[in-house]
Amino acid sequence: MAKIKPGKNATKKDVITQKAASLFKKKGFSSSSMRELAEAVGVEAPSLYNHIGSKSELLQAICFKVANAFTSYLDETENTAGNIVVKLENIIRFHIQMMLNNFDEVYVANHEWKHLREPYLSNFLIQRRGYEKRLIVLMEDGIRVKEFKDNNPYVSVLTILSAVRGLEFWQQHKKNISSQVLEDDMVDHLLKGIIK
Amino acid sequence: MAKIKPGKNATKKDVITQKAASLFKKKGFSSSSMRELAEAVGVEAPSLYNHIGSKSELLQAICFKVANAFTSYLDETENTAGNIVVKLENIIRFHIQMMLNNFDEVYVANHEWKHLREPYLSNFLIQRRGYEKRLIVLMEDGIRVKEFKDNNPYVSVLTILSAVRGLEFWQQHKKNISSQVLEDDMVDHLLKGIIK
DNA sequence: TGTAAAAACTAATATGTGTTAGTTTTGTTG
DNA sequence: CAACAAAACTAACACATATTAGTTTTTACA
Repeated sequence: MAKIKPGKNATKKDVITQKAASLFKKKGFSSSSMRELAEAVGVEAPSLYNHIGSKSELLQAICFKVANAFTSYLDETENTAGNIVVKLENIIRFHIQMMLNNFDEVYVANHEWKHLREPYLSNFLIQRRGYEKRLIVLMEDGIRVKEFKDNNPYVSVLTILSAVRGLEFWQQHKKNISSQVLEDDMVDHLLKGIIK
Repeated sequence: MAKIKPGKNATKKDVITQKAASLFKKKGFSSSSMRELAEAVGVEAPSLYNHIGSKSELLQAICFKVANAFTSYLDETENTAGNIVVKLENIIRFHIQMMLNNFDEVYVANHEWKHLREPYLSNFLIQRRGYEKRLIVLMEDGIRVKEFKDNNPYVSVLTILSAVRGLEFWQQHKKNISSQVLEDDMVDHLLKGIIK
């Protein structure tokens, strides 16, 4: 009987959660069965319950890990002195890097949060709304000090967040474009546009 | 027994498909049951099968209706004489209007295509990839004639498509921002950036 | 109004679901 | 090596699923 082999610094629960993220990304939360997850882990389905509480708990772990990562980075950035354009640029770069380095989890958090149960669903949405609000305030500050044009700040934030989210479609093209070009060109596009 | 009441110019199948789009958007394809759909339609579940072939067929209808709408508009636009910037701007505006006027269906096509069955899944992906390719060619043309900066064209197309897709998050804010401001500011952002 | 087609219904099937109970195997530590 | 805890296993439950079969009701038209 193959036992779950956690790597360094990873509990068995972590291994299961990571495999769950990969599976949920591929098939969606509802279409993923615990039997499939068990197979990916190398174990029978009921054995998973020695390590986790429920299928739903896996989704919670994934979604809040991602949400907390973004919130933490924003905390840091806000407490930094300096130019607002640079702050925004750093946030955009952080989003891009999260998409590239933690693809499965970010994808699941973006697509499958809908299947969270209460009260986690509400908490997740509140946290995300709060995050957006803080970005909007940042935009408003930038407009006030004339670093940004006075476009509607909500539209700007929505455009930026959506654009970086779209990197989920970029996976197939990794070979043709370096991630540095991707990051730099997207930042440039979102800040300065594409018209010559 | 309540019968399905199709409006003018809509078969019963159309009514079911529209209700399906709404349900699939709200709960996801896999989490939506035919019993729920039947309830939304006002009928028992097996009765649906007098009008449709299968649950999967509903998803196919939704996804390809959306895909074909975008493809058709691109066909028209390509055959238009004129400035490439204007062509791109019109395409962006069309995407935005599709998101605003056909929200359920576009949302489902964007989020639930993964659950299409073969060969529809492959066909859908081929069609989408083809659409992207044509936009990239448009960008390349624009760069060649110096209308656009020479950013990586794939990154630009990805950024634009992703940004407009993100309008799915805009639903709650309809009251605060008019759709004209939204459309104009997003187009401005994607073409000219936000830096003053 | 009588009749055929359309579309609803009820009943049932076969399968898949997350999860629990109870048991056996494995790993670790004295 | 004995013994205890961790974690695997098999069996099973209770329920939900899409769909089919067969029947009854409704609708439309001559």
